[in-house]
Amino acid sequence: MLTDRQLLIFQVIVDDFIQTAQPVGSRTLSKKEEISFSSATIRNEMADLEELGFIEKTHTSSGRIPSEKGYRYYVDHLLSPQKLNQHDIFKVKSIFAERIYELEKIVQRSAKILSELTNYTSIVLGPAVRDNKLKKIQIVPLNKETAIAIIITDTGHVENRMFHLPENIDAGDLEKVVNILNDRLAGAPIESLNNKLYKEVAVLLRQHINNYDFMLHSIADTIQISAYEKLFFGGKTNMLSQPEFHDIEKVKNLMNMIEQEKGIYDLIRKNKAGINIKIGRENNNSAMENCSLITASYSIGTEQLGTIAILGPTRMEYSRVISLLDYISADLSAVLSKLYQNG
Amino acid sequence: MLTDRQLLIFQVIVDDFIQTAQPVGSRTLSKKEEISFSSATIRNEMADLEELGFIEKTHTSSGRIPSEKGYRYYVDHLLSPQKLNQHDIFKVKSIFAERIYELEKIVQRSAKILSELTNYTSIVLGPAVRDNKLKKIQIVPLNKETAIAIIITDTGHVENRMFHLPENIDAGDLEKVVNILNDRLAGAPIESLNNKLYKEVAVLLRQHINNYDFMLHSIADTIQISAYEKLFFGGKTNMLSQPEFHDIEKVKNLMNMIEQEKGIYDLIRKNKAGINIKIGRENNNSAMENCSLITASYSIGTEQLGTIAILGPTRMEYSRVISLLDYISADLSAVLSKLYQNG
DNA sequence: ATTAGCACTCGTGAACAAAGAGTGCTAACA
DNA sequence: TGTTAGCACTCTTTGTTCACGAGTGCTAAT
Repeated sequence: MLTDRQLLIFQVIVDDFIQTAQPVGSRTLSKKEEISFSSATIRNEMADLEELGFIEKTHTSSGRIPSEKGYRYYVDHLLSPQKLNQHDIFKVKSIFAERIYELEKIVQRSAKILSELTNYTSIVLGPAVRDNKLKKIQIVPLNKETAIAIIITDTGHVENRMFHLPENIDAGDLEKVVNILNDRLAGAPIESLNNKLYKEVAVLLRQHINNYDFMLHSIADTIQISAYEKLFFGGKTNMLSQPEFHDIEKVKNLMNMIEQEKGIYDLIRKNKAGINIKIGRENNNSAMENCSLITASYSIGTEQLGTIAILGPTRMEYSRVISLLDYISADLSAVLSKLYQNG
Repeated sequence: MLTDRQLLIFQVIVDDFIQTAQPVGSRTLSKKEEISFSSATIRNEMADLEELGFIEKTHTSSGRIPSEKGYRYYVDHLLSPQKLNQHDIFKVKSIFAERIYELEKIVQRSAKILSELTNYTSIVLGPAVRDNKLKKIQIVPLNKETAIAIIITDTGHVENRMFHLPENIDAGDLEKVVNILNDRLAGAPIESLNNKLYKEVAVLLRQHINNYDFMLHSIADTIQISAYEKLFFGGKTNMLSQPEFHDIEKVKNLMNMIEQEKGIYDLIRKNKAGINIKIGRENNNSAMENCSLITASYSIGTEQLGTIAILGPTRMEYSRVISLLDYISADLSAVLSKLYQNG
C-alpha cells in the first residue's frame, strides 16, 4: 500500500492540478508548505506513484497529472468534505426564498444556482411522475373535433394533450367518460393507469359510450407522456471556460450529447440513492472522456424522486461539489417533503 | 452605380465565399466559367468594389471577402430565390406528417427540421398566447392548503400554476369562484384577463367569498405567466461546425446569448411580418458580430402568431435559407389555420 | 479599354536554436 | 539505509529566419 509520504505527495499533486490545470513537477511540490523534503525525494516517490498507476506524465519530461485511477483513489480515500461558506449557504437558501410551489420550478432553480456556485454544468432529473398518484383527469372540448385531456397528479404536476374526438359525441357523453375515469382512476399511481384503463375502465366505457375505443386510445396516449422525467440544465456553457475544452472537437462532442438529452438521461437515470461519482471513462461514453459526473438523489420522505448532478472536467473540485450536492439535495428533500408529504 | 461587370464579379465573389469561407482572389475568379476577362481586369474592378465598400481584404495582399454592406447589397439586389429540391420539400412536409394537434409541438418540430435542413441554428418564437381567447379556467385543490389553477385557451394551450388557498375555504366556495371566473372571462383574450379580473370579477367575488382578495391575486398571478412567448431552438451546436467559430471566445459569447434567451427574444420579437434579414452588426449585439439572423412570421388567418428564424454566420446561404423559411412559414400558417381557425 | 508583366506584401509552414521545466540516475551524505 | 545534491538528458515552448505561394497594385504594351 501507499506510505504516508506517498499519500501526502499524491494529495498535493491532485489538489494543485485541480486548481491550476497544469502538470505539477517535483520542484513546484518541494516549495509547498506541507512538504519538507527535497525535489529529488519527491521525484523518487513520484516514480513509484506512476508505477502504481495513480499519476501520469503528459510527455517524457513533464510534470505529473492524476490518472483516472488516481482520481478514483483520491475520491474514495483522501477526500475531506469541504465546509461550505456563508455565501454558498445563502445562495442555496435563496432557492427556496421565493414562495414557489411547483415542484418543477424549484428543481429548475436548483439547477441554475448549482451551476452558478460551481461554474460547472448542472443537470437535474425532474421528479419522476411515474410514482405520483392521479388527482384528477379532465377533458375540455375545444371544438367539434378536438378536445384536450388534462391530467393532474397529487404533487401538482399537470400534463396535457390534445386529441381528436370521435364523431357524434355529445357533451353529456364526455362528462360521463370523465366521471368514469375519475371514479376508477383517482388515487392510482400514474404508472398503473394504462393497465387499469384497459382492464377496468374499458368495460365501463363500452357500456355507456359509442365509439368508446377511439376515446380509450386517445386517453391512453395522453397518460403515456407522463412516464418520462424531464431534464433541466444550468450553465451549459460553463464547460467552455475550462481549459481542457479549448479544443473545439471536444466541445462539439460534449455539447451534442447535452443537446440530444438521451445520452445524459441514460447516464443520470441509473444511479443509486446518495452520492455517486463517475470519473472519465467510468461513464462509458466517449463524449465524457474528460468529464466526471457526480450525482445525488433527492426525495420526498423515503421515496426517491429525482436526481441532481454536476458535470465537470475530471479535474473537478470534487470536495466542493460533493459538499454542495449533499447540502442541496438534503435541503431540497426537506423542503419538498414539507410541501408535499401527506398533503 | 455598379456596372454590369462589377455586379457579376461581386456576385461571384459572394457566392464563392459563401461556399468556401476563403477570401477569393482575382486568379480564382478568372478561372470561373461565368467570367471571361483576365485577372488584371478583375483586380481593377475589385479595387473599385472595395472603394465602394462592398468587399474587403483580410490583409494587404489577400483575396477579397464581402463586407457587411456587401452582404446587404447582395441580399437586397442580387438574390435569386432558390428552388427547393424534392428532398427538402419532403422533409418539410414530414413536420406535419404525424397527427399532432398541439401547436407547440408542431412549432418545435419545425425548429428541428429547419436546423437539420440548413445546418444552422434555428429559433422559433412560439405562438403568442396573448391573443388567444380563454376557453376555460379550472381550479383543482390538492390538499387543504394548496390548489392548482389551470387555464385553457381556445388554441389548446394549457398553462397552470399552484397557489396557496386561503384558510377556511371549502369546496363549495371554490366551485363558486370557478363558475364566476368562467362565466365572466370565457372568450376574453388572455391579454385582457388581468384587467377584467380586477374590474368585473372582483366585485362578484367579494359578494360570494370570504377572503376573496387573496384568491384574486393568486389567480391574477397565474394568468400573467401566459404573457411570454416560449422560444424553441434546433441545432444549437451546428454553429460549432462553421469555420468562423473555431475561436472558442466567439463560441462562448454566442452560446451564452443563446442560453440566456433574453437577448434572442429581443432580437426576434420586434420583427415585422414577412421575411426580415439582419446582417452582422445590424443586429446591434456584440455576440452577433459574425452572424446573420433571418426571420419569418407565421400566422393563423391574418393574425400573426409567432416567428421562425435562422441564425447563421454572415457568410450564410441566404438564398437557400430564405426559400426554406418562406416555404416552411407558409406551410405552417396553412396547417395551423386549417387546424385552429374558427375551431 | 484590356491585359501581360513585374515588383512588392503578407501569411504559412518548415527548420532551427535557445531557454526552461522537468525527469532519471548516480554518487555523496547523515 | 534513506535522503539529497548534481548532472546529463528529454521534451515543450518560443522566437527567428527563410522560402514559397497567393495575392495585390501599377505600368506599359496591345
